[in-house]
Amino acid sequence: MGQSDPVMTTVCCGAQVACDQCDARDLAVCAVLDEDELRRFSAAATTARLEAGQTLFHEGEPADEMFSLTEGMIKLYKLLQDGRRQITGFLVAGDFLGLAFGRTYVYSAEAVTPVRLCRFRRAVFLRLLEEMPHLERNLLGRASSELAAAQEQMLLLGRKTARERLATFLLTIAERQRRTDSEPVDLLMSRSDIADYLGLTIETVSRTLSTMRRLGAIALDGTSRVYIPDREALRTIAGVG
Amino acid sequence: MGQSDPVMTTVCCGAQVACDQCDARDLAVCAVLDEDELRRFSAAATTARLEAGQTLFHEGEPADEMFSLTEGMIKLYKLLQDGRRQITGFLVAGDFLGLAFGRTYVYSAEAVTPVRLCRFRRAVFLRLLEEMPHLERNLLGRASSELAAAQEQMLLLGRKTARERLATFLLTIAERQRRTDSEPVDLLMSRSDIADYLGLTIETVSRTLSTMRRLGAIALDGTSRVYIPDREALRTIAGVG
DNA sequence: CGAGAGGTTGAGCAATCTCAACGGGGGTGG
DNA sequence: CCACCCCCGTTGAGATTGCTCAACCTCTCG
Repeated sequence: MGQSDPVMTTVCCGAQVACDQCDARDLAVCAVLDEDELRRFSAAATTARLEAGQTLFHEGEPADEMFSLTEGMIKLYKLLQDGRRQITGFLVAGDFLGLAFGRTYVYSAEAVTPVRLCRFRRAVFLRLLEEMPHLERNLLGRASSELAAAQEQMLLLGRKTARERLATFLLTIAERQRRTDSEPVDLLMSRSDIADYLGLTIETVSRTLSTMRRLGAIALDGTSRVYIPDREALRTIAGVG
Repeated sequence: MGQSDPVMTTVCCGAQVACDQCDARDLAVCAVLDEDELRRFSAAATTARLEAGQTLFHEGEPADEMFSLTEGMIKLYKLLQDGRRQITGFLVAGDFLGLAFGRTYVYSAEAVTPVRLCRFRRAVFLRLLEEMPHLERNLLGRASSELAAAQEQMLLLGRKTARERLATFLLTIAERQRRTDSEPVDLLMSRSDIADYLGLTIETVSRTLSTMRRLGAIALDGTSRVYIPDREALRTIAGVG
């Protein structure tokens, strides 16, 4: 607990937590900080866990805290009053969330799988940000990437067919998991989540996956494991240049 | 030209350019910098103009420069190979664009109206950013807002009906122009641009606007001027809480 | 073994798209 | 100065993608 662990094991996780909460992506965050900064950064965080399905925060709530995901997957979404839902992203270990510069969260966040995260009081985090320009630069880079991803998703939602959406989605997941062509991809999220991410219904997602399976573009093992025999072929379907 | 103008007149525009290039939104950028910083910032910029329809840069080109829009409107868009287009945003005076942390632009930018902008070499701007933490914080705030707007747009594209999309769009424009309920809104962009922004066809945009006019939700003066007699009513149509 | 949740498949439907015709305004050339 | 053309926007009719509603299946958990 109080003993002086090597810095890397305490990063992003709070000093009292073991190193199994940090993975390779965490290191990317921490590479921009020196030892002393890492220590202060860690000291500012507490940790939290969520079971799958539990909500971290709701859109509209006061944005008092921000989080760094260290394990598992979280989905972000927005709702219309009648319950229609749009999932705006799936976060994995190493991602930040809740950094609202306004007063309230602009989306809801819910655990897809069991999740561990680091929790920062908003004011504390903003102070750290001022003290550590490298961290701020890193966050700006992250925001910039997220924005690019959001624009890619707008293209998908506004202009792609159901088949193109699914192909794009599978390729994105495959690249994120850094698997080779022969290794399968794990979806982790439900059909309902996929549908709400791609702007479709669960029936259309199901049907489209079945069609792609029949065409040989993918193979399914259970509902969650997907083999992509030929990524280039899928890329063609996805409508990517 | 070389004379020492008051600082505010030179901001974001390059020292050699008159103050009519700056509007209230520019001041928001500059409020975070002190006099000396403003001077250096201005000195780093050159200016450019574009006619309506001219392209500033294309997606995929090396991102060597970044820009600050001082007058007019620019649209950002992405294309699929077969020509389907998604407009991801309309920028107005005070907005930044082209700040890519990757090597290439991730979208194309084209003038909607005649446009003036300040141009920064990428490397120069990044250096300024390092020297001026306030500027970096400001950019992070902007990126954060843009991200929130992008997520709102994903909700629109993924889950809203044509009528809801148009209502949302008109309200957003109205709020951006800060007009009262009785003042009309100027669209500036073509039906084709609106369609590609909302993930619809021009025919659907046209039909939906006509229907809304028949219902009394809006009134049209020409193709570009829109009166919104009751924003609250439009907000109900838009499906906003 | 029954119940419930999540997923698949089918049939019909509806919102939106496609294709096509038409109209008005502005610029241009005779 | 006027006729023409072209671009943009509107409207109509039919086609189509994806949605809705419903049945059924499978797996898990009590």
